Amino acid sequence: MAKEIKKVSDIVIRRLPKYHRYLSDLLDRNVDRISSQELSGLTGFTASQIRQDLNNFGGFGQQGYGYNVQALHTEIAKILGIDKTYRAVVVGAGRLGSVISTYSGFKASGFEILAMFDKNPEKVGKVIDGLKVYSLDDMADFIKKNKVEVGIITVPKDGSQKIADDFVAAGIKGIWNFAPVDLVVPEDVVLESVRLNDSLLTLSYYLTEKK
Amino acid sequence: MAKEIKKVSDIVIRRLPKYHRYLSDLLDRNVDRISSQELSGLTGFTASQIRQDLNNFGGFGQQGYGYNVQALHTEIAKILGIDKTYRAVVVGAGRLGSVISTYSGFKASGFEILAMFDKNPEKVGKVIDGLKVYSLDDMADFIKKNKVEVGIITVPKDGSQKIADDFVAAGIKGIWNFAPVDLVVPEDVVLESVRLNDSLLTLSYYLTEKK
DNA sequence: TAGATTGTTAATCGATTAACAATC
DNA sequence: TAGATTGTTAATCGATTAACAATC
Repeated sequence: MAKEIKKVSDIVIRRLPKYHRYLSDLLDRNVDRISSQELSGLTGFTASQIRQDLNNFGGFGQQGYGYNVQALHTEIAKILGIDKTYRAVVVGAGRLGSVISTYSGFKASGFEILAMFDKNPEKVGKVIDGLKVYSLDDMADFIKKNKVEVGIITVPKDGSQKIADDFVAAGIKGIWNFAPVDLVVPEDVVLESVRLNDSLLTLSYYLTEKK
Repeated sequence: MAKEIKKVSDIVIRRLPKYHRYLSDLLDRNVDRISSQELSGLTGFTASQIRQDLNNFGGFGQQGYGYNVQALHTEIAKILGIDKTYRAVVVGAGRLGSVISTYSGFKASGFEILAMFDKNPEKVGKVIDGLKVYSLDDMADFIKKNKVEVGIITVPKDGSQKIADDFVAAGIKGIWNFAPVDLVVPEDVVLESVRLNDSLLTLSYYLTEKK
């Protein structure tokens, strides 16, 4: 019981997508069993770490055999909630909004994008990448009416906190943020930020260090 | 001496962009000094951690005073190599390539994009977002002739390792990768990957967990 | 000088690795 | 059954936090 209560650390969670990705590859190659040792060779994590990671969620393996690829893939998909569907909207009908809207991995991960929103009146009413662009004024209503759970922010940093506030007020459950800002949201709202600029500066650091 | 030799851990490096960002904000607001305590309030890192982090690179503060914002900002910029200029090319003249090409933070971080490359003959020869699109066949020559140091991969996963290999063969020093693949590159080539899909799955996990 | 806050050492915490009994 | 490999406990390592002497 006590075991179930202990929250799995974020660092473990962020390794799960990698497991899932390699398991998908193995499935494609019709491999049906894999040991933690072999998975270590693929992922670069140690076999010990892999077993520790997986055992946070249950005993998916079998002594003397390893892990069944199909079963483990399904389990991890379930843990990651890939089997669930989430309705999402994108704010910012710019280039980044386009990338997100047309991103095929989205549907594969169980996300469905319903609409885009933009403050630019020239874009409002148009259809971009198969999605209708609405005015920001209509966003709250749309979110409530369509039970949208996820909001995606692709606007520049200055407008982003306001959008996040609007999302929260409208009842959104999670935000995928691309603006280079540390958004403030209530504890019960999930915030996941992609920090492109931080990644670029990290690249810059290592390039400079090696010089 | 021995101190200079110890490599700063990656986890520390990845906090530097956040420091830099908040210091930029403080500069904009004409704040001229800040204590580790105050910086803790902004960044969410502990004051102790901030002092530890900064002392990896030198004693930038002053007892009884704190840190001079301007000076610290400059120091961190230098550590991150923001003052250096790197020449880059983008492979993949698609939507993601467009995002990168028009990304203003790029120039601000010292990166200069010289050209785009694409395998699609319909795109080759065109100018997209102010950048000429060349054939992949001409890439190696272009990189050598223009001393390009950074290659940016925005193609789908299947072509990505080949591009990385071509980059490496042409003498590129660092790769910013957006393909959902763990690219293999020699030790002396810097690889920084943006894993959009991993981020999305992490969001999915926490959404599902909270349900 | 007195007060403030750093730089740095020591203590703690958490994550990774090692080891091995359990068991398929 | 014997061999293989997990699940799990214990040991190690590294990162974070606490504490405080140094000093501006």
